[in-house]
Amino acid sequence: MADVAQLAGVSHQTVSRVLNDHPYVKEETRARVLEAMAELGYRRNLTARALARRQSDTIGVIAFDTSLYGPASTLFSLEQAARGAGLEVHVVTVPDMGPEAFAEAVDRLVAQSVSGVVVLAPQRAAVQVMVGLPADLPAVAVEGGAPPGVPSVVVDQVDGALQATRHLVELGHTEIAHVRGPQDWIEAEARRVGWHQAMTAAGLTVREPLVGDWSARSGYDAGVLLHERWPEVTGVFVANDHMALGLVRALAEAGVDIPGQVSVVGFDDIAEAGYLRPPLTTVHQDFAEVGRRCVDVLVERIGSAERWFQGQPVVVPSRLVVRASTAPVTRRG
Amino acid sequence: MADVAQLAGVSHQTVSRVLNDHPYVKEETRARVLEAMAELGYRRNLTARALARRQSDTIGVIAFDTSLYGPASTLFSLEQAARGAGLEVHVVTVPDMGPEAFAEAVDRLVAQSVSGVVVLAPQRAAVQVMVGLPADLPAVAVEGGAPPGVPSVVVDQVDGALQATRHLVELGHTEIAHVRGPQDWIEAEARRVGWHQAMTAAGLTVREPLVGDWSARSGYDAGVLLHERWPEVTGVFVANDHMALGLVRALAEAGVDIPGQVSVVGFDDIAEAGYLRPPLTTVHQDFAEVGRRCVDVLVERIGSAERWFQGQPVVVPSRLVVRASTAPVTRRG
DNA sequence: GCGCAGTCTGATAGCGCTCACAGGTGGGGG
DNA sequence: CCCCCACCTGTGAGCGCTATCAGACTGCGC
Repeated sequence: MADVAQLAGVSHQTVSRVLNDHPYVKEETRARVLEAMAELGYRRNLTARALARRQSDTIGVIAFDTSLYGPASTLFSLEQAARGAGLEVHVVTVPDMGPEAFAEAVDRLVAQSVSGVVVLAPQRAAVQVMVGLPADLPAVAVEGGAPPGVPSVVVDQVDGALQATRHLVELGHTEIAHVRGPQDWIEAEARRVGWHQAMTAAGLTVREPLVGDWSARSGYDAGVLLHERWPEVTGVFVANDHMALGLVRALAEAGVDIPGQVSVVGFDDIAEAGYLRPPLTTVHQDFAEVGRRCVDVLVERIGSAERWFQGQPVVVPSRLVVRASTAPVTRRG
Repeated sequence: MADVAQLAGVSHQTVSRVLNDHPYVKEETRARVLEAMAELGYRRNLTARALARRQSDTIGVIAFDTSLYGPASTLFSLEQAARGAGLEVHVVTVPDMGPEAFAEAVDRLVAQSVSGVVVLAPQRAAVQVMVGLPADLPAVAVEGGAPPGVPSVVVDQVDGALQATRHLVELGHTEIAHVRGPQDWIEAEARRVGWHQAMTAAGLTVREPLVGDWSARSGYDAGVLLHERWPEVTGVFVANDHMALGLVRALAEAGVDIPGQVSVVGFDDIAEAGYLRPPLTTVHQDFAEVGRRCVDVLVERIGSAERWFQGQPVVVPSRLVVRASTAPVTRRG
């Protein structure tokens, strides 16, 4: 920077002003500085800038497993949106759900002087940590159930589950089971709640949900169990597509036709959902939108002086996509 | 830090020494400093540290689409390995494959004073950029075909494709088609090469590969085309699982039994591969290992003074996983 | 002619850390 | 007895930027 200043015949401060689009720099001077920068191949050192400003223009993302479909998609769009807003992205994953792991992740991010934090870990444990975040650090949770004061961006899980279950009800199904996600995941619970609401609203008996861990394998296991335990079931709402696909396979192996004898609805609308056998009826989540809205929220809070958040969660709607894994009920053979 | 020093009754330098595990600090002094840090809730400012050391202990990852299965998995394990090595991860994606986009991504990372870079963009265009990286910046490419001087970590794509194709050959298939990935992807080309080698080695006629874009949709389209154009084909090697799944669906819709009439082999071994219909025979890639090895390479190069890389690429073996989408050839009905 | 606001620029002082150096101890060998 | 070396600690400078203040130079109105 000193070199640039010297070559342009100005002070380092003027160079800094040019860099920061400060008004009150003569057009001619600006041009001279720009030229000098180009000539020397100058690149501003953001570390020094961050130190001086005590702000890094970087957002930290705390995630649990970034290889899962939802988090991966959100992270991807988050980075794009951040880039658009002139922010960098720093990723940290937590090895487990313990509060220490979270605290350590936050510490690492704070040590980096991040300007804001996105918590992409939709487990209950994560929520508790949010309240423990430094009060002056803008944060946003990608999940429901964020404590008051912490802004959040969420896909409407309950409504999605409602739509999915209602769809089954409208097709005439009365014996509808649910395969839920892990107990400590907020989204798993929200989807269960939506299912439960739709069931009781329709006056149907609510079975105890089977529990999976989001994986196709656990969906398969659930399918096997379902077939044994409740052969009368004709409709299943599965909490995500990967489990749904495993369940479909288990039923198919047992000779059950889908959607002829059992209708299955998933959740996520993974890219390949339309090309499974049968094409999966599922609930679409707009993760790209989630990423964008997170950055919006963060940028707004970074800019504002009010550290305490008063607003409502940002809710991104979910949408049922009807494909071929669901059909009107028929007496089961 | 000054506060900690004062409270502990030492100089700021001693505090720094404690922080950096410097030898030659009396045990008692160390304890006193540690105590003071705990009492004040002190957190070292890594930005300042990075500025002073001109090293940030951060690795930058340049990716194209982090929501794709391979990159997402690699990124995830990369972060874990980096954490283990005391490094942070900074993610940058490139919106397109143009050299400007890459140059900008590199610039952003350099401006952050990253200690090393992982290029997770397996396109040809990325390779060209690698040579343009600052010479003193350790870098590693996750792809084949990296230019000499640039270390790389790769899953053995050619061998995986060889295994897959040989498997079909051994099952008695002679009419074997290939659905490849996009032209500008190095991995797509490597898999095609492996297929081609196995075909010529077996003395079989090599058809022009169909081209997909990794998506299930493009696999479906390829399946439709394949069925029309080459009804005599009984074996297909598809360059990734998502396309394979789309192709399976297209053939199934056309009334083709898999694996009865056509055998299909994929590539990637996505988590749900074993639960598709039929369970997909595919080539497993150990992305976790790739991530770990990348960090290994980077750490080694960051530590060493030799900027110019002489070694060979790190090759992570791939492994054929035989499931139920392949079967011995039968005359096609 | 004077003042004053508006425009432009430079000097100086940090941001919170590490590095290089200069000490100050104490003990063992010459 | 002295010197040297291993141990331990403190002092100063500086990483490359931004913030703050103080100045200098215009043009305008009274």
